[in-house]
Amino acid sequence: MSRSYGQYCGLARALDVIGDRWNLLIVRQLLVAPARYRDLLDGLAGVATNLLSDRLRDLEAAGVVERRLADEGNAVIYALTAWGAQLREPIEGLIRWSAPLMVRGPAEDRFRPEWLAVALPALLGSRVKTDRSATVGVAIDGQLFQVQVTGKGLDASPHDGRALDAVVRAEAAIVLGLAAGMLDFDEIRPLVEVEGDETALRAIFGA
Amino acid sequence: MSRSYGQYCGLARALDVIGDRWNLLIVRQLLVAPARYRDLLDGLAGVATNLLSDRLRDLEAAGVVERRLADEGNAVIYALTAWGAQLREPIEGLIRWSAPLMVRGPAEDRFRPEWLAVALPALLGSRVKTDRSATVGVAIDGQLFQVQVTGKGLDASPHDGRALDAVVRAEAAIVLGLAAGMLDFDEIRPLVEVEGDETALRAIFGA
DNA sequence: CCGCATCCTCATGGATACTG
DNA sequence: CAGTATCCATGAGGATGCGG
Repeated sequence: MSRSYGQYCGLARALDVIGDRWNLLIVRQLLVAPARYRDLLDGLAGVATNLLSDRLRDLEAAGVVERRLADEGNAVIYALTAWGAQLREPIEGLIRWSAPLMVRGPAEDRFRPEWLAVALPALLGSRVKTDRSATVGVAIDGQLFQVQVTGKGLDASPHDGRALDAVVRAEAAIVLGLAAGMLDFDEIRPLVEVEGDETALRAIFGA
Repeated sequence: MSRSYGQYCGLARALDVIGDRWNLLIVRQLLVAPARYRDLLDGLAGVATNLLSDRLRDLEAAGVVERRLADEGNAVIYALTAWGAQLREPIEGLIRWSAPLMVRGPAEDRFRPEWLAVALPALLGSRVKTDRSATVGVAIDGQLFQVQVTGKGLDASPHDGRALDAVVRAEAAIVLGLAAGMLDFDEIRPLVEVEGDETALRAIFGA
């Protein structure tokens, strides 16, 4: 753990725990789903293995993360404690705050669809429930895409290789619209539906 | 600015801007009130002057902070931009999240009453308005204290030297009660009042 | 393979001195 | 007062080793 700020202030004490580099991104990853060490290395996209190891120890000692044993035996699963999961609220606030930073698109940055499992609920509120699974439909340039959001991640259709890029552009479009005030939550509603009711989806997609 | 995470994710991009050490505490300080360089050095309690200088430059370049010229002439005033001020929401979320970290009391940590101008509204919600000024009354060990919260900071009475320590213990007591589930917001209401109506205050303090 | 631990290099943070 | 400049300690990042 990095040096404490030494301030009797809620924000300072919070940052003493989750202010170190990578910590909040680890929490984000575990908000998608509990994960193994290798999943975190992949999902964090750039973290050094020694740092991940250190941070997991810190977060465990602080009571944010806990180790579990996988059902089958010897594999270790990292998961958020109840307290750690309560970081969803401030994290969602930061995601909403960052909307103006997203409008320029991905540029050179890496992208993982599972990140949308945290971002979409933050941006769209209760209209998307990722607790179970959800189907989000987004129209791009008149073409319609379905995105399956589950606890394990996110899958896009059609599966033709352009799908993943389409998801990236979908979030960019949504965030852009929100940030510029060009879109309202109510305007997005026709593009979003929860739990794929086939009839509802057909109506939404006009198919 | 520290190295970018290189992730097309709202949280990662937010942290690219405000994730560096001291950045969020600078924002906290400016949420209390716009301030001069010296005020920030004092209010941040421990920041190195070169770091403060660097961070202010970063935050200005990112559009979180802006420099203003004081009315009188050559003095520089640092203030949040409209976007920067929107960090109040996630910061308040972190303050609420940190409640379990506050229950052990100040220990060796420094304390500045002005920090309560951000923390109290976060913990007590709309019951305290720091936009203008507010009077918060807290009972400690049967003794009653009044805390004047204004845009410029916070002042405690009685002014007998024990007052400041009392404020510290007051927040500890409030936070402790909330965290342990021993206090409910409605239970705190009798101890809190907005805008000192003399009659109401006398009733509250039983004086 | 997974789950780390070690080693090394270099950027960043922290404390202090200094300047317009 | 409002910052710069300087020096040193620390932490990040990358490569690699290593036991299960």
